Amino acid sequence: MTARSSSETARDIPEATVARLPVYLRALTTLAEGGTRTCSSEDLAAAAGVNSAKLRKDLSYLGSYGTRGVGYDVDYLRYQIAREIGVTQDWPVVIVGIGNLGHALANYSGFRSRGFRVVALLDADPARHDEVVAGVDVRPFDDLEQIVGDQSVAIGVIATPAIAAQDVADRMVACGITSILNFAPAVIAVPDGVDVRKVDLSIELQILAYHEQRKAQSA
Amino acid sequence: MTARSSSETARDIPEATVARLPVYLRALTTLAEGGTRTCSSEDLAAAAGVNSAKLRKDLSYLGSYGTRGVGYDVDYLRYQIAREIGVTQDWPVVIVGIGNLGHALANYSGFRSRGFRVVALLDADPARHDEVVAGVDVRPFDDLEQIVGDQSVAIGVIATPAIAAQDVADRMVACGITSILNFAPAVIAVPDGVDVRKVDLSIELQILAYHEQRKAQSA
DNA sequence: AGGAGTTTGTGAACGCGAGAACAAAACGAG
DNA sequence: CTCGTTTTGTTCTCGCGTTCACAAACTCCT
Ligand SMILES: NC(=O)c1ccc[n+]([C@@H]2O[C@H](COP(=O)([O-])OP(=O)(O)OC[C@H]3O[C@@H](n4cnc5c(N)ncnc54)[C@H](O)[C@@H]3O)[C@@H](O)[C@H]2O)c1
Ligand SMILES: NC(=O)c1ccc[n+]([C@@H]2O[C@H](COP(=O)([O-])OP(=O)(O)OC[C@H]3O[C@@H](n4cnc5c(N)ncnc54)[C@H](O)[C@@H]3O)[C@@H](O)[C@H]2O)c1
Repeated sequence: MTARSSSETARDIPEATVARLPVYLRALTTLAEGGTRTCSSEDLAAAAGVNSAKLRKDLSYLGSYGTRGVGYDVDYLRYQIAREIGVTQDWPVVIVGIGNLGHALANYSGFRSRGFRVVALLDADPARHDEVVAGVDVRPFDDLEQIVGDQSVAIGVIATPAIAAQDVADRMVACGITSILNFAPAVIAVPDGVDVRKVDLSIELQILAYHEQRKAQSA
Repeated sequence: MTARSSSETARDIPEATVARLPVYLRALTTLAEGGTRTCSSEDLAAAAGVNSAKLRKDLSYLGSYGTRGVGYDVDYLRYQIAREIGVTQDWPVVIVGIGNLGHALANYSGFRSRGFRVVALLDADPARHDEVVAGVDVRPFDDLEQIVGDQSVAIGVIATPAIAAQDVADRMVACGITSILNFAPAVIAVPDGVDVRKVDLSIELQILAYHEQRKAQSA
């Protein structure tokens, strides 16, 4: 707690836990907004929709931030998780492909409120270039290198058609982006050291359809 | 292959496999569009971005649809996966909350092309009710029960603010929807037998931020 | 027909994550 | 100060998913 020594937060947290920390963070924010100062693992687990044993184990990877017999201080734990995830700092983000989805993303307020700042909206179509979305103007895709270099952007969002996704990813990687969130329904290849996460809602719907079909079948 | 007996496709497929089947389906479609008639597990695995052993094991849960020494017939396998997932049939879908994101979803062509048909767009705000999006007109949220009942809708999409998500989900469940895709950043509770999948992009970004922070730390 | 080469389908080993269960620690009452 | 209560942090076990490795099966060529 005293010094930010190199090994203090360097424990490797299981990937499954990392994926849940943002959920806990949001649950804690909701609790804090409701005026709750302290909560037990049972309370927080219920708010986050998980098992309380799992929650405690997850939190134990960060350190011992609770008090036995009492619970967790909401604000303190919230800060600790935020610091561990890295959302106490500001992350510049570029969005490429300002079509239907790109517009929605650019207008999404949930970005900024969680430490992500949209520094540029890029599109290959010149017809888009006069537009201003959520206070940021749409610029040519070829400005990518300059913007990423000037502002040290590490995170890029792809919202182009699938056919363009690999090209966009290549350009992003080439100019230094090391984390990509891909909305295009395409598998993109990147070198080691670059993280890609994909959001594919037709896959989500198909998973639901599978289970739905099975429900109908067994009924 | 002859009769669709009750137990033929009733084997329970592991959840992790179910989540990958749509990826294989898309990879197969891409291969088919490129003129490929036959492919090996190695080819398909590369196109889907997975390990070939994993691919073969996944496919083995569906049955033996390949030929040793040859590979898989692209069209045949594509049909088998589509049938297993349930996308050979038509799934009516309602979308609730036609704001930024709801508009993008309504305009998304990837729905229909995969067997999902948007039968209604619902919003609580009367100011939205005159609008027509992608050929479907926005109707009052209170029409939910009637539409779901008339058209046997099993799948609902929530794109409202987080605060309204639980209420919308409750109403959906009450009128017979058993699968929900939730875009609102909120944990929603549903009874047993109802499937919920959530898509939360601020969580995705936070996961990327965590890894990004660690890269910066160790460098 | 037979053998060489290919590729599938699966058995087995391994590692990770989930959950139950409990000991250690804090707090309050008396 | 001591005891009982509450709740955390951790250990242990179990099951699932991933991956390796190989036998079975198919094709093609001679
Ligand atoms: N709309 C949705 O709700 C939705 C949902 C899920 C997935 N998606 C996927 O997200 C992507 C975008 O969807 P959309 O509906 O916004 O499509 P869209 O066609 O409306 O927008 C795509 C935008 O990308 C731009 N673009 C094309 N090639 C580019 C390139 N090489 N570099 C930069 N910009 C380029 C186009 O000019 C266009 O503005 C698609 O891959 C789609 O499959 C969309
Ligand atoms: N815009 C994005 O890119 C984005 C990204 C990720 C998540 N989200 C989430 O998706 C949800 C929608 O985002 P948005 O940007 O479209 O918001 P929005 O405010 O533009 O749209 C919300 C819509 O829901 C309607 N609504 C509100 N309460 C309702 C109710 N009880 N019943 C029916 N309709 C109701 C509103 O009238 C409005 O039209 C939010 O929860 C947001 O956090 C949005």
